[in-house]
Amino acid sequence: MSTQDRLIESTRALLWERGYVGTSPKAIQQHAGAGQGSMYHHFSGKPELALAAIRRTADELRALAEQQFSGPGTALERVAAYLRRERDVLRGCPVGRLTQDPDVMADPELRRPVDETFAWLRERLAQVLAEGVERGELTGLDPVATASTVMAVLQGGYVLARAAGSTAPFEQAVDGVLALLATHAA
Amino acid sequence: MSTQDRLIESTRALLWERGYVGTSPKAIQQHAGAGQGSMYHHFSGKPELALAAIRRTADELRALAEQQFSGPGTALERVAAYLRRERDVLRGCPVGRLTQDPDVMADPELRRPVDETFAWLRERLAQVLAEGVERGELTGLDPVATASTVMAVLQGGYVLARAAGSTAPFEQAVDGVLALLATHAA
DNA sequence: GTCTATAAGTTGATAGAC
DNA sequence: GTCTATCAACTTATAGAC
Repeated sequence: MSTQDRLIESTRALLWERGYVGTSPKAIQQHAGAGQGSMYHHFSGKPELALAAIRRTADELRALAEQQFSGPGTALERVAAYLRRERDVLRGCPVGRLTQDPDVMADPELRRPVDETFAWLRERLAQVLAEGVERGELTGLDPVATASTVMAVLQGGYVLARAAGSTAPFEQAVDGVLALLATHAA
Repeated sequence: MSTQDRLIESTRALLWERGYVGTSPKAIQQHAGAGQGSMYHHFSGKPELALAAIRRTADELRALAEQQFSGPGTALERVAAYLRRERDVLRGCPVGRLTQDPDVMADPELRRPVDETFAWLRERLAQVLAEGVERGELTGLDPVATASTVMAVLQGGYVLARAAGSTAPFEQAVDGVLALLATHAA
């Protein structure tokens, strides 16, 4: 892995763990095993490095989600696969985390990948649910509203788990929404 | 309002907006119109001030929620009242926000009010739902899992709204879960 | 490409005057 | 109680040698 790549990967890890405000260029350099001059040679500063890191994280998250959405099974089974995919629940969502970072949300460039990722997820989930309705697998639900609900359960589940220091509330929240959805399965 | 109170209120506002890591004693002093010596006279430092602020915010949140939980109407109506209560959605939840603050979660004292608030909310919501089941207003749902789901929709709704820079995804998520719950109303 | 030196500003806090 | 002075460490860079 190149120094440039190590810098991006280190920024990704620190952004996830400590957020943008809590991540200093010095910490990134130490984590990447790179000197100060090296970092400023490859990137103009903290914002450019963060942008590269955020884009990579967003791309990865979309690719992972698409695996579940385009996988086998009914719409409900694919939504369940998405929600129950193996996750590091206590670390939270690396993209959702950024919404709490005022300096990220204040910068249109840094903010865009976050906005776009969630918009794509909502549309893709709504598509999956609409397919389920179309095929008669699901009845009596609004795909668009339900897509937002499913995503909110995921993002909120992370919050509850971190507050409790336990994955239990996350799992309960997922079980709860899947039980509610099961009522609408044909 | 006393200087001590102004310092606590300023810390509450800044903690909500910028988080613990992003809030400096200097910023608190400026916001409160207090000098450095004054701040260190009333509080031993940033952690003690944050603890006072977090406790006050947590107490307020519980009191507000209890208004909806103990209000009039069926279980489902009270859950809907809670979810649809007037909120500053784009600012997010002042308690949920703290779960993304590594320095808060690493300190057992600062963390406790966050943990306790969410635990209390989950139990209280489960109670309301269990009452609904008991009274025959709701059928075929698990009060404990559903309580976690409802809270997750709320916390996740904030995340989606901030990502989108719009309250729309929050409202969709709430509408979606209430529609799912309505299926279980007698 | 990577290194060291330097710098202006901030952070979180202490000391002591008033 | 509140103020100013001071502090060591850190933040986010820039400059220039190698």
